[in-house]
Amino acid sequence: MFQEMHSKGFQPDHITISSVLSAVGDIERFNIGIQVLCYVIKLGLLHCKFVISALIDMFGKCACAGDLMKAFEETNEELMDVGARNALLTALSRNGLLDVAMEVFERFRVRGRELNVVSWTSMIAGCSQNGKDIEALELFREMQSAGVKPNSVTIPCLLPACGNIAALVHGKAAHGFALRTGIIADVHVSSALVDMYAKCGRIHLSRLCFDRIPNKNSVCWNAIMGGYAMHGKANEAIDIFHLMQQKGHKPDFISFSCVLSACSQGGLTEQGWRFFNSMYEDYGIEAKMEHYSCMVNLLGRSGKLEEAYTMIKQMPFEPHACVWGALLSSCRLHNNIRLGKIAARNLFELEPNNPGNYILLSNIYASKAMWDEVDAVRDVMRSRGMKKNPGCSWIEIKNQVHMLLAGDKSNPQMTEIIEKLHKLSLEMKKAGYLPNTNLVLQDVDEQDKEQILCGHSEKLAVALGLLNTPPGSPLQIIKNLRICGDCHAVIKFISGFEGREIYVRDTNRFHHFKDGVCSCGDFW
DNA sequence: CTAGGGTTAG
Repeated sequence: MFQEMHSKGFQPDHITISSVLSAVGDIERFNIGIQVLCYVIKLGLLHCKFVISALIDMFGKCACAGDLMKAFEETNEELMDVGARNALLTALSRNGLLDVAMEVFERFRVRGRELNVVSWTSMIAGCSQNGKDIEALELFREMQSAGVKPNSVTIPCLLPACGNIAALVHGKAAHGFALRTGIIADVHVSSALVDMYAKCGRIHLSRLCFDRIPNKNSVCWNAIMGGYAMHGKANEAIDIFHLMQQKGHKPDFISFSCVLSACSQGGLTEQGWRFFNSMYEDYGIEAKMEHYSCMVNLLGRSGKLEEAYTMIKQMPFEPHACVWGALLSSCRLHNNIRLGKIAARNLFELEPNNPGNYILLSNIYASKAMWDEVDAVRDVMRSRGMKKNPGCSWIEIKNQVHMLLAGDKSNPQMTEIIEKLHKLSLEMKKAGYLPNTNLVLQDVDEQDKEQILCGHSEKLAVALGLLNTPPGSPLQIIKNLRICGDCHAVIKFISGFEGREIYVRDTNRFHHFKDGVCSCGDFW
């Protein structure tokens, strides 16, 4: 229509341009958008507020952030209102250009441009959605000291950041804010709280928040179910699933992801099959990729590797990497070379640059002392310039989140940390504990292995926590990789010996250590 | 007129 209008010689005005840009954004056809941009420049409409906002919006939706910045640079900043500035910030961080968004945001601040609660909230959302959780918390603090009051949208943007890094103190502060201001009544806020408490290891607080939501929607039910799954409480998750049905809420495909994940954490193979089958039979929901991942994970981890492989072969669509990844990690758990090789071959095609897959395969070989094969895998990694993701842990001590990297000695208290771990290891040996060096699957001698284990970031974080918190207080640690068997055994010991409750969240679940035992019952 | 909550794997 726009092209026809042009060919007939009609001049588009700013309203026409805005409408066209909005349409272009919705269908994500940025090449058309560029043509329209040329028009805008030719017609001298670049100074018009409507057109500027519409342009920003369009480029943001078309995932074309480079052109967006170009448009911004060509725009007279004076002509942008708060709305346009906010649209720009959102568009940048949505397109993976969070750093640029931060710079632009800073520029606006320095130049004294008006920024409102939406501006701050978009930046907080941008950070928490791009893995910059500490930065999100920092922005929230700056926002308040700048005198901008958070609202009912700010809190659900902030809470995922608290959950991601288990910043419980910050999460509780946000909860307090929600109670004081009454925004707790907003179901977005309360469901975000349910999720935050679960991710911070406080599943009972999560449940408390959940029970107090008067108008629960499916997001709330799914959040608590996912929380129980993450804590390995399969039966509680299943109870919630049934309760949800009793209360007349229909489970959706995410509810099934949660309950299947719960079954898989708890090793409930038969229950899992029943849910998987009833999904289509009783609810008409077609199984998606994530449901197949869960099932492969469920079967594989319980040792039914052939059954898991059969399931993959019978899937009605091409399996994604997550499905093969579930099989490969199960093969690592049960050290199955034949299926491990098949899974790895598929993964190398789908994700040629993911170091995790190579590490898993190499570890399967190492478990059988097949060092030549281990070397071959490591050579491929080296030749492609891949490095193992370094292990990393976070711990919150007195409102501050500390990050510890495996083998990184930069923490100012490193000497004390090493000393503490050394003392503990002597105590453990006295108690008859032997370091489980099998789990360091590299061809190194025993003493080196012991040193490598001491460097694991979760142990460093536990030691840092022991040193800096009062005796008897709980510790909370988040890890970016899965916890290894040795760290698991060591932390169990520490929880008993030091009389501490220790919460450790690894990539996919919680371990709650208390009195020398772990809530996972050593199945994970 | 721009900002928001729940899911799978490693």
